[in-house]
Amino acid sequence: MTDRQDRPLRADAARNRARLLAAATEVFTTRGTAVPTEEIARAAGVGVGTLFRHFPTKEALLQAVMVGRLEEVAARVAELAAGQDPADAFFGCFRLVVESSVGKGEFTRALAEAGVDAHAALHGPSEAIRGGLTALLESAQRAGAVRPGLAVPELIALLVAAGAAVERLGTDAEARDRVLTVITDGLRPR
Amino acid sequence: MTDRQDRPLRADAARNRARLLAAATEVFTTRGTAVPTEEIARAAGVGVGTLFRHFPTKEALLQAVMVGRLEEVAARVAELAAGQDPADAFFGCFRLVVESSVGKGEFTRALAEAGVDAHAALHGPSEAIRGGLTALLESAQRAGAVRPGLAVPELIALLVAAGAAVERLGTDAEARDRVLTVITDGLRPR
Amino acid sequence: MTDRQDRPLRADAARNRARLLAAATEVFTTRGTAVPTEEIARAAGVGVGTLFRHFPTKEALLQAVMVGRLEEVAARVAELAAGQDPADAFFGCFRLVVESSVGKGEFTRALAEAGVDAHAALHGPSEAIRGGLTALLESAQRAGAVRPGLAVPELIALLVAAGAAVERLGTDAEARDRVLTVITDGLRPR
Amino acid sequence: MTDRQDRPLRADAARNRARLLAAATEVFTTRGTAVPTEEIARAAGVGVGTLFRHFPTKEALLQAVMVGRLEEVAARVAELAAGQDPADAFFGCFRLVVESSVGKGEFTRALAEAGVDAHAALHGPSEAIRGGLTALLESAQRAGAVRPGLAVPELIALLVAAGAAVERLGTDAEARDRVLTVITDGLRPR
DNA sequence: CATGAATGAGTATTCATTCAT
DNA sequence: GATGAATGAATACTCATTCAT
Repeated sequence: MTDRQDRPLRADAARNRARLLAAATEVFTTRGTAVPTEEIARAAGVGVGTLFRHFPTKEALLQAVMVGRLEEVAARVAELAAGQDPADAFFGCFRLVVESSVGKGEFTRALAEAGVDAHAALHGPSEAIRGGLTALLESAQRAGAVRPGLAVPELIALLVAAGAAVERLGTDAEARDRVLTVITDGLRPR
Repeated sequence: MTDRQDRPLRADAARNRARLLAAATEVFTTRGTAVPTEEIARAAGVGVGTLFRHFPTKEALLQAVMVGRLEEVAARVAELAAGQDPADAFFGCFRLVVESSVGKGEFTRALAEAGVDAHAALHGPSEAIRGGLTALLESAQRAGAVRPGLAVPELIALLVAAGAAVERLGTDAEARDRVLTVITDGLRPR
Repeated sequence: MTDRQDRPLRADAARNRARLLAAATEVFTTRGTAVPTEEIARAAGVGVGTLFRHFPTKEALLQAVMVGRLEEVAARVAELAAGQDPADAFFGCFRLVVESSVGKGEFTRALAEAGVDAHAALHGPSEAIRGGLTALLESAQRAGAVRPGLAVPELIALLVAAGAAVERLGTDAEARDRVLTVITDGLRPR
Repeated sequence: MTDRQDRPLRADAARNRARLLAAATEVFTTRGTAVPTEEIARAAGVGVGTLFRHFPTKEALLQAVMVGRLEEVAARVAELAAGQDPADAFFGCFRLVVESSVGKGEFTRALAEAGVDAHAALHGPSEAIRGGLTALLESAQRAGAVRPGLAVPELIALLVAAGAAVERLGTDAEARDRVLTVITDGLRPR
């Protein structure tokens, strides 16, 4: 299911692919999507040709980047969901997802689309995240730690929101904390 | 700099400027900033040349659009600030600003920058909004309706956040309301 | 019917369009279709942007060139068809069309397609040529100057053929004449 | 140049070479010269690297294809030249060469160049064809079956011409026959 | 002043050819 | 020898901005 059907990929090819992905992630998230492909290739230390061999389209590269990020988040959500206390799990996860999207610019958009699945490629990871969040949310609600009536779409919207807010505040850790506290307190009953 | 450079502007010139602004607002907010200038000109019923006579740069046009929006918001904030009950004024304003940024896409970004003033041109209106918000926030805090310790930057971050969240939820008015409630409840003390 | 609906076209624009067409005709026919658009623009003394403003696609430019050539030929065919002696008209036309396609490379292909109408844009001129040739052929056949049983498609094939042959022989005028004589003699009865 | 550079070629290498030639012939004649080398390699079931080991250049591959075709034709011409009746031999050969170039596209161009020898590599087979045609033509002229005054270059031009014409007419066998008759009749004296 | 034609730097993508595996 | 990944020059086309009409 996770196993790549498409040939094991030669050692150097795999390394280039990884470099490309890393460079693209870095570049896209710090400087936006408008950066020329050539620059991404240079940042990865390969030629443009190589970039296009691995990702047939700039768009495809962008998607690959998003998938990577979403998978990371999904993994962490799953991990936390496995923890004991429902409340801790839920709020820990909330903060974690938000923090992990800081400085990610376009990424937030992708997370947002986890609720919509704009691109087919994002389907898998989105599904995983949605699943994980659903579990966390419901058990936290059952435990009385989160106000009832909220569903996953709203939760995702709030994650996006918090991400945007936190990103706004840049390096001021205290302000970020205050903002997160406002939102998480708002999630609690009453 | 002292010389009133900007002559009263001939009637038709003023009308073209207005049309351009309207068209640009419409186009930028619905289709993003990537739309070619030519298309904006066409939407306004003028030639590109005219567009560039009124706004020396695409960027300048974008800024003018943002300024317009910010001024609108500033006006409404001021209006509400004049109302009686501090709590009502504050929360009413919060919801109003958020709702007014729905479907505005790039606009939220500009509002966000009211806290930073990336572009000099936005300074005036930003200042106005910031002033209004400061007044509202402080009196609401004095009235015990909003938790202390929060300052304007965090408030703006939360406005941006709420805007993003609300935009995410699209037409589902109930979900939008639940999300706003989470945030406004979180703003209250305790 | 011939009248351009699309605005009279400003003087300089018209001149550039003409230059572009001339340059493209020259370049395409002497060096093939693979020549970069940029070079054509340079040859015409304009920027690439101008080229693409007038012809949205390289393909479109090529078509315009072909249309131009076909129209020329159509005009001459019509002219000759108006002459007196059917035999003279027919054979004169044959030689004329052949000679006019010498060194035209891709052009022959277009003429060939007058029988097929690959591109809609070529339809008009193709039709005109086909019409003219039909008239010439039929009256020459009625006059007993051309063997019966031949129809326009075969005639076009023979024109293409003769064009290819003549082009092959390059500058040797005598050889060209011998080849044309073989074909025109072959067209006569018996 | 004296040293037999080309070792006997290992069995599998020879097979790959043959496959490449076959695939290239097929691909070039049906889809033109613009097809990427990679696709040809794939069609031959080998990697690009192998293609370039056997043919240092795409151009070289194309030439090899043409040489192959020309050799075929040369062989058939020689065969026919050995037949009895000069007239039958000549006209049979004419039709044969023409028919053999149908649907060959670029091939005709190569045949055409047999009269010019643009590429050194084509020299050998071209020479063979030219030799055969010369013999056929001269004996047919001596037998009074072909008009005097025609030389091999014109004959080749006519072959090319007929090839082009016949190709134009596609599947309509009757039209093709009429066109060939026009040309062969034209070749006869008077 | 308005217009829209001209400009050309900028960008994604392809493809012949080389070279590490 | 065979493979296919890497390379980067080359190319069609776009779009902000300028300027002749």
